[in-house]
Amino acid sequence: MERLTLKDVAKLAGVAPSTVSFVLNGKGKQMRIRDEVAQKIMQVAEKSGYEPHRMAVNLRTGQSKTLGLIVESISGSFFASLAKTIETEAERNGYNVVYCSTENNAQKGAELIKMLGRQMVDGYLITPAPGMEKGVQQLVQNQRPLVLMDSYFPGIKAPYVLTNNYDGVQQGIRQLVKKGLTKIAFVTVDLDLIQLTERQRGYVNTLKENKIAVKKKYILQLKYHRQQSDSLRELRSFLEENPELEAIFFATNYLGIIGLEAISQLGLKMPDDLAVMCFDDHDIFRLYPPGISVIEQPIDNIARTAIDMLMQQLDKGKGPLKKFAVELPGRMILRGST
Amino acid sequence: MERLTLKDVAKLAGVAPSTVSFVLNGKGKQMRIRDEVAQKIMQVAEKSGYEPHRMAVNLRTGQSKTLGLIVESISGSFFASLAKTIETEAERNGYNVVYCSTENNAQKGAELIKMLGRQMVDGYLITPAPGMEKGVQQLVQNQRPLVLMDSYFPGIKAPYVLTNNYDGVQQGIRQLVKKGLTKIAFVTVDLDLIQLTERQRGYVNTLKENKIAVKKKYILQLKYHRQQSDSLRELRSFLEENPELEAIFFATNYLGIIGLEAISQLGLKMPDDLAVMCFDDHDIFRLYPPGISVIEQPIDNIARTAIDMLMQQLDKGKGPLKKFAVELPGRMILRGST
DNA sequence: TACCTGTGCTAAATCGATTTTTCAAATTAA
DNA sequence: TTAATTTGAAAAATCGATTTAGCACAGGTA
Repeated sequence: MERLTLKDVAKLAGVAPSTVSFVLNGKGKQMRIRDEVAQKIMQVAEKSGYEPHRMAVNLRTGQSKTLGLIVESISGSFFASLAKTIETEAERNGYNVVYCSTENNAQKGAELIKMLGRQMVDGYLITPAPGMEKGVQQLVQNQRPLVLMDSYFPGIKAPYVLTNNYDGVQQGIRQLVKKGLTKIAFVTVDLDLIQLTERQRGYVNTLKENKIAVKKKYILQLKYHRQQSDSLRELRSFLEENPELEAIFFATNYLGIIGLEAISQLGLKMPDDLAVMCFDDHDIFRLYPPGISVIEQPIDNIARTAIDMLMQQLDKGKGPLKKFAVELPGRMILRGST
Repeated sequence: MERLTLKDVAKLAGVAPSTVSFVLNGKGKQMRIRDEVAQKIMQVAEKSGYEPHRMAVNLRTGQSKTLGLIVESISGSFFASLAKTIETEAERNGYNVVYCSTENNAQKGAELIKMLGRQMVDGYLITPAPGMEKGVQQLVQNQRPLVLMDSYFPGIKAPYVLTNNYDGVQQGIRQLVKKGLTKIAFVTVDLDLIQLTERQRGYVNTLKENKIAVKKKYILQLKYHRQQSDSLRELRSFLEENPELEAIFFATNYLGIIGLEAISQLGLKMPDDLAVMCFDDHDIFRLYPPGISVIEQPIDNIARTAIDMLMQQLDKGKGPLKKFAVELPGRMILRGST
């Protein structure tokens, strides 16, 4: 059960290794190999079950045909939705994917990028997190194929594709306002990421647009580096201190889930005591009674677009990217909570 | 920004490439390289930031230092819990991991195994699903390092590690019985997988052990290849047709989640109208009021054990596996639903 | 007849490492 | 003093492919 090599196939077909290589790589015509010989080679390769040795090909061609996908958490729902599409799309293009997660460890982000470099991935798909600026910056400088997803670093000229966060929140807040609600809280987290500031901007401006005063005390910024139980407690206090609140908008599904727990613990009924809306859908929001309204991110579309943009960069001939920054609209899904 | 090669380092240090290789691979003593020279080489390598070319190393050594992890669904909760541990444990051993999912496509399972073979993974971690028998059989025959997780194929002599399914269900049913419940339903799915039959065996035997009659009509076997909405409907009918039921045990979390929807639609209150317990925990079960009691699988432990067993196989010298089949106990988590 | 030209393929170089072999110089043994 | 051994490192082979250069041979041309 020894591995079959190109040489073996050549011997079986009675030709030189190079001839086999030409034929199997579709360069038979170009190298003026007779159809007769080409046929024979194809046949032998087929029936012997020959598979080229990936590492050898990689070494010679300098291409690993592998993409690196870096996400924050491999067990998060964003990754779960993303990975499948990324994988199938990559495969369609003849690439496979290695996944890495920073697991909320700022330092690890930088290491990962080096790690992937050492492993020779041909391109990077990255969801930016704090601490990865330098690494990303370096990739850009070295002109490595790269697409950021879900966020980007202002000031670093890397292609990105993400949800139109501002517009998404606007859709949501407008809906709440349309229902006659004006006392609307916004819960976010103290991370310096563009998608969060955009979401907050959406909240603030949409309130203004509707002539609703923006109260600072209605904006709760939870600490990211905290036990979940602490955040839960803080959220509960926030709700208790502002009993007049009619609605609450969570900037991420992670926050929304904590929110559900807090709301449940306080015995509040949705939507009558409190209307709830959340950015980014999650299985739980579909099931949790009475169903939580959300702004759904077009994750599938993000994945496909990202792969497209990456493939464009990998096709050396194609020149610079047509679209550098892509923003895709989110979709509001209304459920019982509003 | 050209890649630094071993040769470059050799030139910089004023020695031959082979010498550099020996030193950097810790074979300096063995090859009697003078400490002085070794020091110099180390220094040059360090400060030049040299990183060996993975593909070249792989080609020469025949080891890719990569493991293949095949799961049913990359967006499932089982994978989510598994992946992180697998990845960190693998990394600790100097391996990285490529993930693949069969996405419930029986045929794809077989292809995947070939695909990974072509990519030259050094070992396989597989959660068996229908349709993969042949592929796994082949790996065993070719003596490829392999560990099955979560299930196994009776008749195929491959190492595996999984939850003690029988015992887990037993814990759960005993708890229900202790609460004085006797009319207990068991919902499973029509897949021919050992973990499901084991769970069912646990249900049947534990009832018998408590002198409770096992009624066939209390066992519902849903069709796997069905729309979720169809399963939901069937489950609803089942509950309506057996209104006397006091408790229901779901064999998988996937089933349990559908169950929650059915129970909610019928307006049943847990645990008074119906006590609910489910095999395999899930985020939703923690949050969904009043909290769903579950038998939690020791996924972390499964992952660690699996990697251990795989590493043992990869250490050629070590001989055959000490433990071939490992069963780890599940843990019952009681919540409001019972 | 001698000289190109095109055809059809083979030989050899290459990718970047590891590993085996070789070899001069220093040391020891006879 | 000469042969045998040890030391320290370089040279060369190798992994399995791709790719460039080269080489017979047939046919056409001057």
